[in-house]
Amino acid sequence: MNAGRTARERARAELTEEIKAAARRQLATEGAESLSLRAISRELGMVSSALYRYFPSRDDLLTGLIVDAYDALGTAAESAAAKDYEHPIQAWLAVCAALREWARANPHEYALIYGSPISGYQAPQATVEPAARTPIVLLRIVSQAHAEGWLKLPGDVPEPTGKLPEQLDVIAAIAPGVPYRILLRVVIAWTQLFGMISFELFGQLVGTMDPADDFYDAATRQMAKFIGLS
Amino acid sequence: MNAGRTARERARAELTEEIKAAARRQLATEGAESLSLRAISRELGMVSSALYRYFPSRDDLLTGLIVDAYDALGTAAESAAAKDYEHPIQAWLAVCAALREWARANPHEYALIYGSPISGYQAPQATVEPAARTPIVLLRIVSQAHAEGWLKLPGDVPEPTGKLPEQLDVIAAIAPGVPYRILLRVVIAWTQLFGMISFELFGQLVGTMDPADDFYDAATRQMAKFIGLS
DNA sequence: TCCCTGTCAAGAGCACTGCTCTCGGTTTTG
DNA sequence: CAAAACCGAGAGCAGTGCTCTTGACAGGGA
Repeated sequence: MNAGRTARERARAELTEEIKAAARRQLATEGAESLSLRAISRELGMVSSALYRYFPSRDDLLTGLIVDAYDALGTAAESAAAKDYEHPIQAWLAVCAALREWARANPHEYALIYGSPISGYQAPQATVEPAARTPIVLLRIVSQAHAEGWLKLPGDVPEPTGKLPEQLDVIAAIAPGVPYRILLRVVIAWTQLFGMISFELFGQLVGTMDPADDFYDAATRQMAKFIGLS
Repeated sequence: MNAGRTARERARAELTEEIKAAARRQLATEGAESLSLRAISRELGMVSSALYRYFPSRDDLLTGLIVDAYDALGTAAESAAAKDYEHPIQAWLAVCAALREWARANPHEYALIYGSPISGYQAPQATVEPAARTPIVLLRIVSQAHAEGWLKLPGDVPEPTGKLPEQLDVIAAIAPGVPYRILLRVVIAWTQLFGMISFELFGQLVGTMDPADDFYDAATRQMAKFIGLS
């Protein structure tokens, strides 16, 4: 894809990637808020001001890293869901496991996207599409399970009321045909899933459920059942 | 309690509180990582170096703020649970609502304790006891509901296996007598609760479940039923 | 009462940060 | 081939956390 480019354009694309790579390397050891443009430029053997030709500000660099992190997480989820499974619950559990594994392997990048928002940093529109990839994977599993008749929910699960039906329309567009009672539960399971990952990574489970392997397995199984997968 | 103190000690305690108050004020407008000792000292009309007599480092100030935030959240939960309710499910819902309200009223302080950990900052032992207050409130409600015979769980809820029973011992010490099947579900509900709050505060719900009032209400009700409160 | 010890605010200074601007040199384009 | 766009280097600004020294003050013991 670099075919028709001029030498300058290719060099620019390469250097942009090198900068992000160095930033990711620095991110892995330090935190997100101690990410220093000067340190990156030092590692790359260039002057700090030259770096501003590629990223107009520190926030723009962060945006690039955030988009990459969302994409990496989304790819991890998609490739876990792409395999063949006998039962959709296996696909659900595999995606949940893949999400946790990625988060544990890249804790600082996870914190970048699911941790506290950076002060003064407003997530640009470019991040919402990559961010949606992961929940879409989960919804696809539910949607397909519903189409194949795998979803069973007890009769006493209440129907969403108030503004919920309207809000769930957005999600129903991704998983067409799935009853709103189930969609609501999928959103609940989604928040549980990432709450659990965040708690493990951010040290909230230390002293009780840490290490969290068994807890994670049990919780994802119960939440799978919660949304009707059994 | 300031009775037997000398004038110097009283002045020191007062200034320590004033510094934390100014820091909280600054925290409310800016984020956590842009909390500046020099800005605080400027607001207090003193020189930045004088501030180090009260807090040896920026991290020590943060620790003070973190402890205060945990305490404030714990107090909010405890006072919500202290009222009289006809049914324990009302206590559960009231505490959940109080937690969300506090988080929405103090988003940056919430991010300080439940967001991404500060880089290079290791939570000192002084934070674990205030941090435990909130989950203890939730467990007390479940424990009391169990003692009064309100807890009912379907028979097909699996018994915790692996390392889970051993890990749940710590929690069982707070809620004695409650079956481990329920305790595990309480922990799951706990992670769901804070996952939901974090998602709302950190902007992950924008585009779907935002505003989250109805979603929060429905989710807390379903999770209450999930742990056996009905 | 005096004095000495511990505490205090102030100031200068170090190393670091993000960011801006200007200056030449190179590359691409018309 | 010239003009325009782009590039890295360097200096510099305002801000940061933190350290060290200096001089003033208060409190308890002689």
